[in-house]
Amino acid sequence: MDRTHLSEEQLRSLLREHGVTPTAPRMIVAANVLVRHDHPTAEDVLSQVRTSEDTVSQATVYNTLNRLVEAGLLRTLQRPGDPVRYDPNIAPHHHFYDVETGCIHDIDVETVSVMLSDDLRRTVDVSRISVMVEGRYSD
Amino acid sequence: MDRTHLSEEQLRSLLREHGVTPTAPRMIVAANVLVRHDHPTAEDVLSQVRTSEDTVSQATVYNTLNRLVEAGLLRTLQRPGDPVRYDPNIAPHHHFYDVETGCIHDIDVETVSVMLSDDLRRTVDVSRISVMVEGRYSD
DNA sequence: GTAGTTGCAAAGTGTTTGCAGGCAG
DNA sequence: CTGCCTGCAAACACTTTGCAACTAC
Repeated sequence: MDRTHLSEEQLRSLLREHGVTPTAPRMIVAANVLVRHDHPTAEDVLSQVRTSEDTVSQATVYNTLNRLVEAGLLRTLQRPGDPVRYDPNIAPHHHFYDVETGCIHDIDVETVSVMLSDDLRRTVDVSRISVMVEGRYSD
Repeated sequence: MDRTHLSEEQLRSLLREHGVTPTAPRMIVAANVLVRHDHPTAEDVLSQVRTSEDTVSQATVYNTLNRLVEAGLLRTLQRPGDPVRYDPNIAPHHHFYDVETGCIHDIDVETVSVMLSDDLRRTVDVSRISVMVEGRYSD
């Protein structure tokens, strides 16, 4: 689900396929957020967007991000006390929180195996499992 | 780590042991939050506290909750867009988010087994792993 | 026209803080 | 006294919203 090399065409189709009319401001926001490999806040996206020649208002950045979440093109993530972060990786994966830098990195889904007890699996219909690993790089 | 039946004495000692001077307002907040099995917001605690005869100000509720977190007597938890929730269960455990009610329930640590790849275990010092299971009760 | 979109500014929500007064040792 | 604690109200950070103007069909 790497979107690093999306052309404008492809981005436009992607939005349309997900029911989001690709207006100019939305294209700018989408181009800035969907292509990332980190987990930017709305503020991060906003300041990134301001570097483009045709800028986008704060309201539209927030509205577009919410729209992309509803459309299933982004996920949200929030650590207590922090602002919401947007995760352009919508494939199943987990997260590593680096306590030294405060950064969150993706962890491949095969890197972590999760097993639920038979009892839990009997009583609930699981729709998602997300794992947050916290720690520091040991070097 | 069930604190449902803590006496006032015991609560007082618990705070002192954790470096929190047990003042009257703090005792009220602590008695309301440490005894729970759910994951109240500051607002939840505040309204609960208001039912006691000697009430506590909003500022003191927030300050005390933060103090209890620093002291290691509470943990925090936040779902994107929601206010921070306080978790009085400081033993290792996981969480189940019931998408139908919006409630978060504790999952016993033995109910979920998590294994990290050798590669990950070599590169990071893991200090905590938290699992969020999302779904609905299947009945 | 009609329906959807934008930007501005104002409002809203959740949380923290400055400060004057109070209390315990 | 001294240092910590409290409550009030103001400030703050983040996010949403009301609305008038605009755009595409």
